[in-house]
Amino acid sequence: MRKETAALLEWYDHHAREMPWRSPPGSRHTPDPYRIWLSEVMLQQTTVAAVRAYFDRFTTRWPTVADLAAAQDADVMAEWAGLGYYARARNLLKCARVVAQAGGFPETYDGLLTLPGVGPYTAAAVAAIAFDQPATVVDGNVERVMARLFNVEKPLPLSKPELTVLAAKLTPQTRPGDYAQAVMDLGATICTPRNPACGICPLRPFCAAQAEGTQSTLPRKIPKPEKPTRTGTLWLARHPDGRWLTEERAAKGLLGGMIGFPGMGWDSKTAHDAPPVTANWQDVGQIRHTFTHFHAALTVLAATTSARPDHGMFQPVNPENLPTLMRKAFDLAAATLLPR
DNA sequence: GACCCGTGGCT
DNA sequence: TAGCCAAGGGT
Repeated sequence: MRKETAALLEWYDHHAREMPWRSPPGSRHTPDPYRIWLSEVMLQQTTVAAVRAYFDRFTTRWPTVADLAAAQDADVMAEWAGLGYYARARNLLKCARVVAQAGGFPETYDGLLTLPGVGPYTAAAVAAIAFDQPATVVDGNVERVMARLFNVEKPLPLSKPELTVLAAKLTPQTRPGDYAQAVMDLGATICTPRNPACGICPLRPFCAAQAEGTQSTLPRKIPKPEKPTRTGTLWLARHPDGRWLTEERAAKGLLGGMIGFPGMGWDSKTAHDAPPVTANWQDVGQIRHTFTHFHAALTVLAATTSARPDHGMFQPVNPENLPTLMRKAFDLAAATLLPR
């Protein structure tokens, strides 16, 4: 085992953060692969703080992968609402059904990689953490730690292959799961993107960037293109009986599979060219929301009507089950149509 | 490889 | 406040 790896594991033994899905360092108990997989999917591009409540709700409602596999699609999408990247929820269900049918999770990196929604990172994480295999985990934290430890000045994503090789060299044959979590904890708490806490870092004696004084400039990244702003309209029609005019969005693409309100202009794939129902539409204000690759600035039109809609269905709406953009529009319309 | 896909916290 | 960032994956 390399000295960097040993130092990292020694640090982790005393500084591991507690998480609902995590076994304590060196634990003899084998972690539940279902809980590890579920947490890793939720943690894709998502912070630990945001995941905790969702993880608790999912595991309470669906304690095993078989329970999840038997769930209704709409229930899982509703439970995922607000967490973002909704393709994860669709793939989560697909994966649960494959695994339940097979009688359990594959225990190898290659086997895990075949599952829906499981890519190189998640396959390695589950293999290492749940099955104690020496798979190399490479996420944003690991990229940052390796770039600094070895003073890699080539920018991401060009440097990703090189960083992956370096990370593999540090992966031990024993305790690979603890090692994977240790690097990620280090990246999350000490080797942070800005203002890294080099003074208390267990890898400081080995860190090339620290020696060169370049740690705050690494990892370098190729600049991202600017986000355009898309403008458009959302129509929120409330039936006198309290239901709202909603439509289930297309399974793929933006907010795929989620409940939404009819709109125009901003979302080319599901755009309409006229209001979904005849009504006395009232401009109740604007909402702004930023997605991965564009800003949305939308005018919200609201009305109460019992006319028959051209598309969509009047349905009961629980705002907690809406994606955030739609919830913003709902809150605005409800404040006007249902003043308290 | 390029592009698509959410959200909330932090600075 | 506007941008950056997070335990990425699919197409």
